[in-house]
Amino acid sequence: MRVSLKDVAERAGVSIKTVSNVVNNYQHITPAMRTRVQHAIDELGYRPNLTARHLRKGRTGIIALALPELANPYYADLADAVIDAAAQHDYTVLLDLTGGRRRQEAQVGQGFSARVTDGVILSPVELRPEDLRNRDDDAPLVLLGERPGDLPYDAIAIDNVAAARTAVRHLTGLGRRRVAFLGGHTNDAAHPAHLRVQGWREVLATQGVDAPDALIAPTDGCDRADGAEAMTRMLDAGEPPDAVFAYNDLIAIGAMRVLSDRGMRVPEDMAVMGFDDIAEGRFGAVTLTTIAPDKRTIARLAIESILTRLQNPDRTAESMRKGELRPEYRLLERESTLGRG
Amino acid sequence: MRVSLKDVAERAGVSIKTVSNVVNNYQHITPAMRTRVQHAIDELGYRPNLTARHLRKGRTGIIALALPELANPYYADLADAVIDAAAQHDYTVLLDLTGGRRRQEAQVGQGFSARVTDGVILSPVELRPEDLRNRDDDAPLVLLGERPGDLPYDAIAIDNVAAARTAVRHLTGLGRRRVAFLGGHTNDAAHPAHLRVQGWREVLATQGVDAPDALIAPTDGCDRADGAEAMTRMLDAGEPPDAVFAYNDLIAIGAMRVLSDRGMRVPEDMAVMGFDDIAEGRFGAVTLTTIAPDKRTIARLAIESILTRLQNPDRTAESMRKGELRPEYRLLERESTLGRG
DNA sequence: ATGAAAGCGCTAACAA
DNA sequence: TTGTTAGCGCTTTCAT
Repeated sequence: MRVSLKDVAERAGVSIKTVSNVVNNYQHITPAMRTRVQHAIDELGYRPNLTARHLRKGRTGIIALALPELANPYYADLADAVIDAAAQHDYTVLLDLTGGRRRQEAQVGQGFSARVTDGVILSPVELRPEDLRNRDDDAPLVLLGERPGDLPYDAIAIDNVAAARTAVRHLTGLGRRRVAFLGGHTNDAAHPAHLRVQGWREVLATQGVDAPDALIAPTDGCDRADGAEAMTRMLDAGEPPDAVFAYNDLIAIGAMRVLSDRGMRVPEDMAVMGFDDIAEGRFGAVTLTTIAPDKRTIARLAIESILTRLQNPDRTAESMRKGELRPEYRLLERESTLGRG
Repeated sequence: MRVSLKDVAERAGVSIKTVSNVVNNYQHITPAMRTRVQHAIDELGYRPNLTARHLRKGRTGIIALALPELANPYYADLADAVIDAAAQHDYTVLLDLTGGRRRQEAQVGQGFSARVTDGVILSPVELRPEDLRNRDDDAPLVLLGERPGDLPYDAIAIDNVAAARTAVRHLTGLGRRRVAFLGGHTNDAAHPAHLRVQGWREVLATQGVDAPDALIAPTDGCDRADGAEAMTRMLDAGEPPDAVFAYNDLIAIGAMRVLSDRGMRVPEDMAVMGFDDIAEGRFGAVTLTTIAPDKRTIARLAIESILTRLQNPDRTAESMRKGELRPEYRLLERESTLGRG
């Protein structure tokens, strides 16, 4: 049977309170008393019941992290970083996988797992603003990625438009004139792909380079297979591009596989850029140039946002809203865009 | 402020119990009463406090999953599968990252997060039997991977020796005579690498092929960089192998990068096999032949083991121990070992 | 410095 | 069918 504070108290011949004091390392306990109680604790093998403690304190020490999937290493990295950042504040992380499905995301956003977690970090894909409207506001919510609509929650995302501009400028700087955009639900205005397409368009417009829709190959998913499929489609359409800016690294990797199958050289025949900086891009036959969002900062900001709100429960969410938090990103130049090709 | 059962009860002018009944969908409630209570619930925006429920029921609905890291896609896949399997039984998963460090693993094994979780799934790397000796036995523990020593816990792992034999036989079947083993802490008898080396040794012995220690390149870690480093070391040592069996896919991928750098063709000059079947192996310039453990079954068995123990709290752990559970594995033949080379 | 007692929000006996 | 009551194990005033 489980041993509780009461058991220890009886054993040590003291009150519950005293045992609690020892367990929680309070001041003002005589050393003699401390050792006596500690003795009883050890003998009985007492371990505090965290659930009870949580009930009493109103905090659980758990933060929910809802990600679309772990199959994309970007999210795995993010999870890693969040767990790390949470641990720094003695928090553990409950991981929820939404599959990028709106229903699931809405559930998490509404606080499905509420009351077990002190806060929720949600990385939405299909979530819509109205899904968060009448949210039970108890546990702070932070969005990872673009905020869908103007909602009173912190959203942590790099500047996708600017990052895309950086990427495309890098490509045109190589002398490439037909820069394609590969992947992403490019017609969904809320999806990051849309913002990256925007950056892509802006740079090409500035430089007087054509940016016809034929140079965009949207995809359903964002996986390697989707990239391969999109690349194939684009090559078969005739008038192939001389550079590809992929929505993310996985798509870029899928595309590169197709290029290699067709005997096209990267970067000579086709420069390729990705987005996310997953480790896989650093070890392929051709290493992948990419935009690297600062994942650790993203994670840190998310945790901090939640803890700040937790510490100021009196102030309304609106009043402390920082709004969009913009972590840094860097362009990492690798073989897939090397030299002038 | 939070609204509790009591608040709803007052509002509806009924007892707490009745509200509880409605919330829990009990039988024997008049429809009239049900709607009346439901009304109050909706008006007040009541949501049950799960912590309190857990305290009362002695169950939290949370299972801890402790993995070394998420950077290795094998573990990411595993996490994915476990979260899925848990969800099927209305359980959520608390994810703990141990970094493969013994101290951390021991903490988890001892039930560090105990009392918040109903059970613990631990994938140990450096854990030693004594770390689990005087375990607080409250929450069931399942080991993912080989069991370190003969402990009274279920351990779920494929037959690593047999799988390695399958792999090496595939390689020798290609006519390769110098089959190297790459990676893993091969001198730690408890580490899976040791078992795979054993399988490797057995096959080579049977076939009268040399298996000198020079054909083993141990590594510290199990990452792509470790694979690259090990491959380099082996090539530089002279008398290069004509086939490589890597401890895992990441090491194989690192090795292939080095081979490509040196102008060696895979599989013509060097056949390469991995282990784990991570998605990355299906999209490289040369797709990777590998051993694919049945991850979904591993996950399912882990969850089932915990639930079974939870449902029979009276029976001792020892009496219901299934011991080693052995999920299936398959050899997936891809380009890296194609034809006879 | 230590003890007594109330109560966090819920469920489960038992009563009515 | 619904209400009353007693805890689950802990922290926290308030006494002492």
